[in-house]
Order: sequence, then structure tokens, then C-alpha cells
Amino acid sequence: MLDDRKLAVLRAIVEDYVSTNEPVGSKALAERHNLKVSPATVRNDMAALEEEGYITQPHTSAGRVPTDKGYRLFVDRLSQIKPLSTAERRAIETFLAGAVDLDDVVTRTVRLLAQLTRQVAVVQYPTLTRSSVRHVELVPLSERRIMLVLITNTGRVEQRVVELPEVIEDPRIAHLRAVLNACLDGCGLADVPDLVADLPERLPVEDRPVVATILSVLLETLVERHDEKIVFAGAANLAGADFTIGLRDVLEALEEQVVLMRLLGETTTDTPTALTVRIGAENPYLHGTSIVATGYGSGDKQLARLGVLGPTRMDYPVTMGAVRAVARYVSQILAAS
Amino acid sequence: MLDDRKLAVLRAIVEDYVSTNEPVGSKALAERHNLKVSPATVRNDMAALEEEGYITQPHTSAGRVPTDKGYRLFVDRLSQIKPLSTAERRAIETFLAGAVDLDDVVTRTVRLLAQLTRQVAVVQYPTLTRSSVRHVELVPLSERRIMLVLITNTGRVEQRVVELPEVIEDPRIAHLRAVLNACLDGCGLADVPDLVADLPERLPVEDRPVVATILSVLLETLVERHDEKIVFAGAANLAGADFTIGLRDVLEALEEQVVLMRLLGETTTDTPTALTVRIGAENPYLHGTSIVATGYGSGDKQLARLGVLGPTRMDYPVTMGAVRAVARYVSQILAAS
DNA sequence: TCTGGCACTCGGTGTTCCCGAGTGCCAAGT
DNA sequence: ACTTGGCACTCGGGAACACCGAGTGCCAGA
Repeated sequence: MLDDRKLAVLRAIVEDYVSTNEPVGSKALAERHNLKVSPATVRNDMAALEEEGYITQPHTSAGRVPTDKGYRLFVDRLSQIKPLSTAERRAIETFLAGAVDLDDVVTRTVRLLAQLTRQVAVVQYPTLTRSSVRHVELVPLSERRIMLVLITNTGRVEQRVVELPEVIEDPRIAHLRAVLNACLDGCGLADVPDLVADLPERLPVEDRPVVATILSVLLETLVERHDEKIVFAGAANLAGADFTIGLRDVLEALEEQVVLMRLLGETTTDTPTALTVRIGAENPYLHGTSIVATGYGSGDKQLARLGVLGPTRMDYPVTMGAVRAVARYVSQILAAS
Repeated sequence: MLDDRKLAVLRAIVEDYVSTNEPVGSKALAERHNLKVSPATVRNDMAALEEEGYITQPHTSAGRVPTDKGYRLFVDRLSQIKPLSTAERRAIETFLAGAVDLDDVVTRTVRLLAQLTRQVAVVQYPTLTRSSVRHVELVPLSERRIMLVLITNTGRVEQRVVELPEVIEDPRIAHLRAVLNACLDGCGLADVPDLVADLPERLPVEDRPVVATILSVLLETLVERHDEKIVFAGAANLAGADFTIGLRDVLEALEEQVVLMRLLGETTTDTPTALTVRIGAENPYLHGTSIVATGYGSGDKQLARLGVLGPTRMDYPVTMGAVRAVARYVSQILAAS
């Protein structure tokens, strides 16, 4: 049905349309890409491609524009991910290497990605539940209030103020800290609920109310952060772009954690390092936009996802290259720390 | 020069223009507000107001539009800050009360303010240097790496990984922790550099390299966070608004910490609880926008600033009311924790 | 199967025209 | 001295219209 030349025509249409933002006609197409056939032949092919739903024309007698289906075929079969230049690679490396803590890594990553792709970049914070406890700290604040600090192996720090049911002195706090750490140190966050379930019963009865209070806050912290924070950057890049849907809708979605989460993570495939590309109507909620995303994280286990969001008319090879490269570098950084 | 009626006319023009977004003419003005004079009289007053530079006309034979100077007069003398409804107050209270830590307070505040004003809200994180040390924690990560955690009285937690020049064991860490806390506990962050300056010399010689390393990281943390983080929300509210300058410029400024900082904090007046209103060209960088800001913080000392950014054509009384109310509530929350 | 030719379509642009809201000014009224 | 009604003038913006040209579909011939 679709011979090689027709595919070449489709590829040419996508490339031209992406770079010019104007419907591309048969004549210009035959000239710019050396297809060695006449415009008339191209027209025939275009008619076939339109018949199959890969391209469409905005109005009668205008050039053709790729459909979602056309972009999909282009991404799947007609394009190659474009690697970054060495200058870009170096820039990424030095920029990310300057990060001082996890927060900084995420912030730098999202800005970097936005600048690199000139799109909106989205980065999910590494998920707590997949990491493990490095240390639990109890800091006395006042007679009946302590601060609970939870440090994970990814460098993440969570803190909560705990109101205690009774007055507590420093030596007891030190003791409780030791007990908690002995129990939790090094274990995966997902296992924490099980591990602490019977902890109060193993302690002297006078400690139980205090420990129970602390544990309830601790568990609450774990649950709350289960669905993780997502940050974005590069909203200014939306100003130029033209979406089929309103700019307002896109901005609203970006500020809505839940929507972002679904856009980014819905299909965590079996091979999470693979790039996920969602085009136009394939997206939940945000039709008219495309998303290029991938997982990242230290070592084998994926911790979270990152990607970019842009108009359907997007330079997929370049964007995919940037997303993949950034994901690799940030994974590397996380693994090292 | 400007009698009462002319001022009334100016007020009417500002109010009408803000609500309709269309240049307001003499006839409509005389009708809608019961000025008890004829359109012709209004025209004379308008001519005088234009002469003085308070209003202007976009083209010959169109209605009048307030100038920056006109808005300024309106804000200073012709309007009263509009208090929130009790329903709104209650909503603020319950929404902010649910915050679990400082991060959460800031996040909730900025969203709340954006929603309340239907503008872009901007909130500066409480400044580290004005708060004091509650606790310093050292957590061993591996043989030669520890995590330095700094907890302040505002509930803020800063953490850094420190690479040590030598292997170190747990008892020594505990000892160093005690030394550091004895030295720093409760003192203002601004005083930290002075207090630790001679600390290495007061310690046994074998501890000095390690302590020096830790202190350098600690001081670095303080310096880095000196200019504080700023977050914003409500970018979607920009989509409808029409700025004289490009939407892109505004979005870029919002993502640029430095610019935001200047917009928000440049003139910290002698009475920081007062509302600061900057109109149009009064703003550094972002002409064509207005900013309503104020300080907030626990107790008497101001910790940081918050505010909203919107088009010059803004409902100042309502916006000012919302900003003031939110600042008060968040101050209250911070004081309580 | 490809190619050149040809008639047809129609979106976008430039031109013209007209309407009406709004103004400024003046002379009369209070 | 201020206010008011009247009146001529301005000019932005929308409607109507014509035109151009890029692009198409189709067909006959190579």
C-alpha cells in the first residue's frame, strides 16, 4: 500500500512542515528534497497518503499537513533520534555537575531540558517509595514538639513537626532515635509500614504513646509523598507556539500536578528507559500537544520520569535526542551521589 | 486644579475601564455613574485630566484610558482596599492550616493567592539569614562522606553532602555534632560566620581538617541561600490578560529568579507590612505590568515578601485586599509553628 | 507508471466605503 | 463662571469586493 517513495514523501512533508509551519505543496516538495520525480507524481502519492489518513489539507487547495497518524508513522519508522552535538553534551555535563543537592539536581535538569528543546520541560521528583531509608533523625524543638527528619539514599530529606502527647527529655529522644534507626536503617521505604507495625509492642509500655505518635506522622509522610511532586520550566516557550487548543488550557494543566502526572507517567512501559512519545489525541486531557518522556534514575531501577511537552508540530528527532541525553546524564549524577 | 468632580470622573474612568476593558466615553460615563452633570461637562473635565496626564486616548475620537499616573492617583487617593468576604477568609484559613511543613506553606500560599486574585502570584521563601539555627545534624553516609543537615527556627531544612578528607567513625561524628550544636544552637544565621571563625583552633589538631571541611560547606550553604528562592503560580491567568509587552517577556521574567526578586523586593520600605504597589513603568524590567506586594513573616520581623503580578489594568482594591489578607494569615501560620 | 498540461478552487490580501462612537469647540442658558 | 445642547469633524473597524496565486484533481500521452 505504501511504497518507499510514498514514505519518503511523508517524511519530507513532516520535515518541511515542522521547519516552516506552513502547509507544504507538491511543487515545493519536489524541489527541496531531491525526489527525482515530478510534482504531479508527488501529488498522486499525496492523494494516496491522504486517503490513508496520514496527511490532510486545512482547506481545499492548500498544501498538506501531517495528521497525528502521520507523525506517529514518522516517529516510529521514518526518523532517527538525533544525537546532541559534543558542545551540547559538555554543556549538560558541566551544568548538572554543579548541583549541590537533590532539589538542585531536579531544578537544574528541568531548566536545562527546557532550554535545550525550547519546549516546556517536565520533571518528576524521584519517588520516595522506591528508595530506602538512610537515616531517621529526631530533633527536639520544645518540650512537647520534635522534628522528624527522614533522609533517603537518594539524598532526599523529608521533615515533619510532631506534636507529642507528653513532655519528653533529650536522653529519651536519643534512645528513641537509636531504636528507630536500628529498625529502619537501610530498608526500602515500601517496607517501612510492615517493619514498624509491631514496634510499639516491643517497647516498654511508657514509650508506646510517644512512639505511636511519631510513627503515625512517619507513615503519613510516606503516604503523602507517594504521588510525587512534579516541576516544570520553560513556559515562556509556549508563547510562540500555536496550539490547536488554548494556551490557557496548557498552562492550567502544567500547574495541575495530577494532570501532569498522568501525562508523564501513565504508561510506565516494561522497559522504562525507552522513550515514550505521545502525539496529539493520544494524550489524555491535553489533545493538540505532544509529549516525549522517559524514565530516569540511578542504576537499574527507574526512580521517576522526565520529558518535554510541546505542540504536535515538533522536531521529534531533536527533541527525543535531548530528552534521552538529559535522562542519561541525570541518572549518572544520581548514581554517583 | 483638580476639584472633587474631576477626581470623581477619574475614579469612574478607572473603575469602568477595569471592568469593561474598553476606552470609556463621556456619555456612558455620565449615565452609569450618577454624576448629575451632562456628558459635555464630563468632556471638559476629561480634557483637563488629559492635560494633566492622568488619562489618555488610544486614538483620536475614542474613549479615554487611565495612564500610569492616573492609576497611581486612583490607588493613592481614590480607592479603598476592599476586605475579603467572610467566606473567602474562612477558605484561606482552612486551606493554609492544612500545611505540613514550610515548603507546603509556601506552595499553598502561592496557589491560594493566584486563585484568589486570578493573577500571577509570587512568593519569596523566608530568608535564611534572618532566622536562627535550631539544630545541626551530621549523618554518616559512607566512610568518607556525611550529610550535613541544618534546621532553622522557621522549619526550614537545608542539606548538603560533605566529602571528608579522611575516614571518620561514628563516635567522632557524634562528638563533632555536639561541638557544632553547642557552638551554633539558637544563634542567628547571620552570626554563624563569626562564631565558627576560630572554631578549628579551639579543637584538637587532629579534628581540624575535618571540621574545616564541614564548616566550609556550611558557610557555602548560607551564602548560596542568601538570595532566596521565589516561586510563582497562576501563569494560566496570563492567557486571558493583554499586556502592552509580550506575553513571552512576562513568562520569561517569571522564570528568572533575579528579575522576580527585584520586582518583589527592591524597595523594602521602612514599614514592611505596608502594601507596595508598583504601576506600569514604575517597575524595573517589566513595564506594562503592575505589582502589588507586601512583607510577611512571623511576629514583628519580616521574613520575606509575597505579592501578585498582573496587567496595569487591574482591580487594585480587590487585589490589595487579597494580598494583605493572605500575608496576614500566612504570617499567623508561621508564627504558630 | 510517470509526466505535462489545464481548468478549477479558495484562502489571503489589499482596496474601498461606510457607520458610528466619541471628540472639541462654540454659543446660549443659568 | 460654570454648565449644557448643538454641530461638525475624526478615525478605527467592519463589510463588501475584486484579485492573485499557490495548490489541487484529473486526463491524455509518453
